[in-house]
Amino acid sequence: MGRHSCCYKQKLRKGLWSPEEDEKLIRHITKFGHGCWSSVPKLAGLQRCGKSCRLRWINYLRPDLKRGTFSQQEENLIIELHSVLGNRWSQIAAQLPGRTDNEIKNLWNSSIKKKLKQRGIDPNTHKPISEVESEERGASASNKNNDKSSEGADEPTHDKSVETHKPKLPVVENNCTELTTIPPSTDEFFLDRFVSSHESSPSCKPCDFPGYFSFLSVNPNTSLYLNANSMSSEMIPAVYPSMSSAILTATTHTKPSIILPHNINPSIGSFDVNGHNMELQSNNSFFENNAFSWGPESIKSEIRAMEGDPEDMIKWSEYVQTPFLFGTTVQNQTAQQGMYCETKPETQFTTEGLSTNWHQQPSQPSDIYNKHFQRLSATYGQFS
DNA sequence: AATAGCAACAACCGCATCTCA
DNA sequence: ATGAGATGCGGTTGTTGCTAT
Repeated sequence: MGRHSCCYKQKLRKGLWSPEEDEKLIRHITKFGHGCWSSVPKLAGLQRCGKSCRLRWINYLRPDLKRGTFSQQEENLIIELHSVLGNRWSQIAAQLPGRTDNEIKNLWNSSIKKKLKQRGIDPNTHKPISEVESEERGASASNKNNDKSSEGADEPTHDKSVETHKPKLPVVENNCTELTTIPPSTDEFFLDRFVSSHESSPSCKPCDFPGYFSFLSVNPNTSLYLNANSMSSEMIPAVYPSMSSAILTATTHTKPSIILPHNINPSIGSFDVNGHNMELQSNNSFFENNAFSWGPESIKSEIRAMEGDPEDMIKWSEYVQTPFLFGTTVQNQTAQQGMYCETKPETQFTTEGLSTNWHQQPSQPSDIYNKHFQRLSATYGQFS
């Protein structure tokens, strides 16, 4: 695939977009919505492939893009999210309203990676480089030892799954001893390994429980307890002091997880998810923080709402690609919208659907159109 | 002033997944 | 059930602008 079939049929433009092309695309999408991307270039009068149009719209022309330099808060959040999600840029971008996956990816590769390295942190594993190196040495030594006996041994170098943190998706461990506490001097950007017993435990198959939660705390001083009827209580010591937001996200096994910040309320209490009693305990005061207004009551009411109306019941599986954030770095409405938005804004964009579905600033088509041209003039004013 | 080196970012490419006939 | 087309995602490349020499 890669290149659309349409690209072969006719000679299509490549490379940077001209202001005229942008204008055509904006005009078309604001008027008609994008519909089927492959038909957009034809309808908009562009000599581009649909894929290129889509990318241009998503990464540059969308009216809800923030642009501009990333704040320190945003950078920190990206680092934190990366430690959990790995190179899942789209999921990371979902937590940063107005930012695109491409933008975040570029920032990561051009800037954040270097900063982390300067701090002695391995950007892939988020562990101290010295620790990573010693692990690699150990691994290569054991590889040598097992060389002849191991069947289908993996490449001796980086396991890609390690690089992308896939094994580190939020999971829970019954046995706390496997989790490592990062010393305060080096803990700034670390979220240590999440170790799963659910993955391997025959008594707790991820797919058995659609409302399954993994509760994770993020501070060495914090312990969270998860108690669902279908599972045993679990204690999750955590190691992420700098986490400044709470994330409800999903794993690849359709297991949504909540990543909780360190200052979480000591008595969050219990609530029901699909009849399963969920008990959440902690020992600090995140939910008392004024900056965090989407607290446990909101969670409960969300869940009550989910229970109340079967029509509105959202299957967790629908969240898999749509993690939510409720915290201090994005507007609370973002998280709440996230709870109820099944489709991504990109697919929601039509002139008819604007008022409710855009992330932050519901606006009329004309507003968006004006905004586009404001941006265009700002962007291209130097050329004209 | 010229230019080499670098950083930032826009865009492309290829693969995986989804959707629908 | 299956295959083709559409879409989404992440890795990579290409271009541009800035800075140092």
